[in-house]
Amino acid sequence: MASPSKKLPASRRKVTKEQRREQLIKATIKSVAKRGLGETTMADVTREAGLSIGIVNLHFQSKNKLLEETLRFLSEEYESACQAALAKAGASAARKLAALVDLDFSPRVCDRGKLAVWFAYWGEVKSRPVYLQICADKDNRYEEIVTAICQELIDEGESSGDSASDIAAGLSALVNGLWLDLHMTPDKTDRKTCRKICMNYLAHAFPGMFSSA
Amino acid sequence: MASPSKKLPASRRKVTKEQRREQLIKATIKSVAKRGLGETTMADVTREAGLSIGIVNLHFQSKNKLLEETLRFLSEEYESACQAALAKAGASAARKLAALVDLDFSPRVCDRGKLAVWFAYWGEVKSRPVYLQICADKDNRYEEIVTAICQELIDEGESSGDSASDIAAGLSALVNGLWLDLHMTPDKTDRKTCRKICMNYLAHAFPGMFSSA
Amino acid sequence: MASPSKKLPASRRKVTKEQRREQLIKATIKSVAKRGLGETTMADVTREAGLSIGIVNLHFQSKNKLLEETLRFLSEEYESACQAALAKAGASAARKLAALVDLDFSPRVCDRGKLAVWFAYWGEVKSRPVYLQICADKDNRYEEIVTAICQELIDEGESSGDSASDIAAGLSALVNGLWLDLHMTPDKTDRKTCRKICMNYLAHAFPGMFSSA
Amino acid sequence: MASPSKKLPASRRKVTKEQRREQLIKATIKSVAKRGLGETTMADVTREAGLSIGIVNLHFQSKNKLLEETLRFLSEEYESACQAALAKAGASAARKLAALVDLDFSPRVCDRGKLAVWFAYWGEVKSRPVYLQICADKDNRYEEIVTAICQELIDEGESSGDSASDIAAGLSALVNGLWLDLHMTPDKTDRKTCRKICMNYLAHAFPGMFSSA
DNA sequence: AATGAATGAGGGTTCATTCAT
DNA sequence: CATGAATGAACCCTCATTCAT
Repeated sequence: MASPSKKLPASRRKVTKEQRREQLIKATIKSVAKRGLGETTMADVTREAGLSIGIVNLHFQSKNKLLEETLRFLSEEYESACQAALAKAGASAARKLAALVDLDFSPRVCDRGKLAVWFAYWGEVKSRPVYLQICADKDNRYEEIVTAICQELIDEGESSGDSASDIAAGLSALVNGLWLDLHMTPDKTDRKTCRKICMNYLAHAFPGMFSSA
Repeated sequence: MASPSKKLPASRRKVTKEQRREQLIKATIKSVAKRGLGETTMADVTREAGLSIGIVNLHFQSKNKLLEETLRFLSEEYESACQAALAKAGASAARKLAALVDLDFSPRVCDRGKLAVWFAYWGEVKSRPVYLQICADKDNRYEEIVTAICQELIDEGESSGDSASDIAAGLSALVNGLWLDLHMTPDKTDRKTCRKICMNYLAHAFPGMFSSA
Repeated sequence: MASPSKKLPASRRKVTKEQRREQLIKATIKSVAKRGLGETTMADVTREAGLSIGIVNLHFQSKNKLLEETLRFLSEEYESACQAALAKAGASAARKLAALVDLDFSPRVCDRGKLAVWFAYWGEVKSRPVYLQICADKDNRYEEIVTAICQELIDEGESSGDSASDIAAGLSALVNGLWLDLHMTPDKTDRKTCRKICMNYLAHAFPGMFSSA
Repeated sequence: MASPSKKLPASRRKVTKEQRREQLIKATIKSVAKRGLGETTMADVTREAGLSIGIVNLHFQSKNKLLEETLRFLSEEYESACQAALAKAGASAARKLAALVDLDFSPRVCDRGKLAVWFAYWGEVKSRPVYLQICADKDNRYEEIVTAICQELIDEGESSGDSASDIAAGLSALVNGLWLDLHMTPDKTDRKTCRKICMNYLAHAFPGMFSSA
């Protein structure tokens, strides 16, 4: 039988269930960024959140579920940011692509911690089908959107001749590859250069539509 | 009377120390590909190698060392392949770049297992400085080579105007990003398309020097 | 304007303290029957009772106390049933014994669930002196009663020669042993046969006083 | 990653695998006798055995498996003892039954610890089908043997009229019920009396064949 | 050089208990 | 009275490491 607890905690019932979940997910992100997926323990996460160890099982059923929900959270957060960026960009296809590139290298989206977390999950997609599913779904939606915008541009005028889907796949790959550089050699790589490389790519793919800035 | 042969030597000393190390490293690669870095146990590795669990400590000092040596092995293997590809490509800068792209999407280099291993390690570089060092060193050497070749091409004739280092960084990122696609959605992505996207990229970066095939 | 009733009282204070206790005890019995003593959690019990988890501490001080009270309840319930059966049996000693045997194999007393609970507690008497006390007290009272009735029968007429206390101990053991059969192999054992075996035993112990029906 | 161990143990590789298993099973019996099934922890068992905690997983896969194997061990031990007793008893059916009764109340078979363990398992058969299986199998074999012997006696001469199977079931129940008495009130009950009660039972079931000693 | 039984720190998880609401 | 979110000790289990053979 489990023994009783003695100390009274600081934060009893001050927040909603949903807020607790998010608190734990954010603590997970921090911890994974710091220690990696495999080295992150429940104790790390709950300490980071300033809560007790038992809380994870209360809000998520297990460590795996927490990790899964964290990835889902990250994925949804990214997609929301995309939607917001697209909405703000207006109707111009060129502007929309530029907005996405800007977003991808904005501090909010690609700080060192977040990138580390993404790569941590990507490193496990082969052995964890759930991660794969979540990541692949997100990627598919992203590429659909980008492909559609590229098609708009192609329809608008002369293009380089590459197909919309190839251009989109290339752009997406370029972003992810540059993220890897930022992840691995943050001192050698800067976000501005990354953005420039992407814009160059777009400028070549859609000659005359982007100024190589 | 009993025969004097107490124990038959079995498989004692049939291989050199170096061969054993490689045997274990290859087993590690297989296991990491299958299970991921965090889920791979020493028992997995030694079972995969058909050896006993005690052997790892004999040839490597610890699991961490084995994992580190495995990454080093992978890195060196890749660089050797690059050198070989470059040697075979001859003196033409354009041919050398094409050879590298070909290599990157050749079955030998980018089968599902190997990619999974690379991403597994990349997922841990933030929390394991040793991995970061090995990966960053390899990347730096690679980008230096590619940048030099790009510079050759720029010197040879008219270019798109982008700097050699940007083009090289872009190509490297493109390859890695496409690897991510192959890693995550191997059914949606094929190596041929990846190669084409890279060649398109090069064709735009060095107009007139590459045929968009 | 908002109505003054802020919160409707729901099921507040619809039952007495005593009724709540019994509600919880009955839920405990059900849960122990289903899951065993060790696997029964407070959550199981309160869910079974349709109440919140905090309620146990309110009415019992702890899980152990609840378990103890449950055993006491069971014990008292059994003894009440005995008294009732004896009262209904009238003055005849033979009839009284038969009534006890009937009771012991009546559906009310020996359904699968109840038996499982008894055996669950018996399995822990060695490590829980409180359980032992409660069970032993009940057994002692039972054997005193049965011994007295057996003595009546011996005094009434010719007996087999065995002492009243031995016959009583034997009957009690026989009943408990047959309960074990019903507990373990309910498909192979039926209550009717159990009753017959007991009546045979009595018929032999008091020849001529019981018909072997 | 697990950390290394520092202390060197006393007993490295001094016994066979089978001996270790038995050592652990015996430690389990002791611990269950002392603490009960639910309160017995792996730490208890291994401490009792003078070994480390990890050893259980090495020889059994889990606590449940260990507990299961322990029950199996107990069951087989009992059946072996029965066979031995029967063999020593010779051809006489009456002697064989007496030998079984003697065995059941011999110190080797019914010491307090062993009884506690049996009851601990019986208390869980409802919630652990494996336990039920093992116990039921043992009981079935036992009753078959006893029924056969009873039939021999009936065939040999005049009986009380009860069927062999009823007599066997009664004897078995009597023994188990008396074990319960010994389990619960070892101070009030002695093995000699138990044996006498059983022999009385047999004497009545087979009049003239047993002397009520 | 090679084996694998043994170790034990450390992990995830469970659950009786507490207490603000 | 009643609730159920929160706590944390204690459990079972894993697995890198050790070392007698």
